[in-house]
Amino acid sequence: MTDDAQDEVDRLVTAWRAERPDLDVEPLQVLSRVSRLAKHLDRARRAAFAEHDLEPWEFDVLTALRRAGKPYELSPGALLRATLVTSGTMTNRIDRLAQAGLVRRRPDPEDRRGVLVSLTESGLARVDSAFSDLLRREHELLGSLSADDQHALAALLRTLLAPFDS
Amino acid sequence: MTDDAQDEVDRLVTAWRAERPDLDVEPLQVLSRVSRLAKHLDRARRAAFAEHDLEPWEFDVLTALRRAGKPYELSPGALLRATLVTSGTMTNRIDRLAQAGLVRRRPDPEDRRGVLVSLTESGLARVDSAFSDLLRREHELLGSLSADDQHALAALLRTLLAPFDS
DNA sequence: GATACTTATCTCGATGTCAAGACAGTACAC
DNA sequence: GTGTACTGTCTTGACATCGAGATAAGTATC
Repeated sequence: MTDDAQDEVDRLVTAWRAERPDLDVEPLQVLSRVSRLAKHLDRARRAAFAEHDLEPWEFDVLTALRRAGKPYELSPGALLRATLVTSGTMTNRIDRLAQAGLVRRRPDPEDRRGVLVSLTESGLARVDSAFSDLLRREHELLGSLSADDQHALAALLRTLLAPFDS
Repeated sequence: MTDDAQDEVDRLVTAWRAERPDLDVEPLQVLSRVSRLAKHLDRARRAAFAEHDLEPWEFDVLTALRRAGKPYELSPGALLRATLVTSGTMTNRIDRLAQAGLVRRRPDPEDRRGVLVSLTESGLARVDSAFSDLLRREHELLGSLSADDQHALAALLRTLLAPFDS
């Protein structure tokens, strides 16, 4: 361990080694960092969106619609698969986004059980400006890594993620 | 791009490139994967703890106490710094853990504003069995990476995390 | 030793999420 | 075409979290 850079997780691992020398706590080196980093990213995103009067959950839904391309329309089912939330949550989110005038709902003409949700003009404008702002900030966050490092990191994470996306 | 392995984030990045060719969406390759992986890990942890009748938030608090070593006692303030939650949340968590008989509260003899929270026998037993179970599962999750890859990944994540832990 | 500042914990109200289940519509088998 | 299983969305109640502020005790300054 020639590293001088000690982070919170290093301290955590050291503490576990002292308390439970019988266990192999190596997995924490990766997985605790993933969880902690995600928590910090959430907060950073929250701050970034505040300037655009958007909550992270609103952004999640709007970007899914934006990514779909014209006419920026998806079913609630497609949206909940894209955002990893439950159906009850998605109903609630769509309700509030519609009330805020960022999306609109219409019955699916092909399936009378179904609904289609689409971006309004105002929703499109909001998500576009918030997204470029977010990318700017995320770019800064990654500033400490070279392009090669970023690619390496992305590849390793992809491998870990693979079994979940199946 | 010689990879054949496409995950959800690759698809997401491809969609963005088609919709917003003017933006550099590379940061998503890393940061979206971190967020998504964290979400999946949360679910996996939830499943692991269910067998021990523990919620993830209970586990978080109990492990912080366990790591502290005998007598497994910390202040609410130390606990909230360890778990990245607000003080209101921590008060609520301690209340419920105390009610469940997993921790106990006592006034800090050195500081009359303060409180000290410690593991009960039952709390210690629960956290120890849940933790070794969790490590077993996390070890499996990391099975797709060599030891070298795991070290490389941990080092890259440490770099990203550094600015937050300051 | 009085005043202002800081620290530690708790209270309260609002909110977003989930799980379970209700309900309507569709698809398939026979 | 009737019954059965499945799908897509919404409803409901419980719950963990947050943010803001209340309270109380310690610390520093004069």
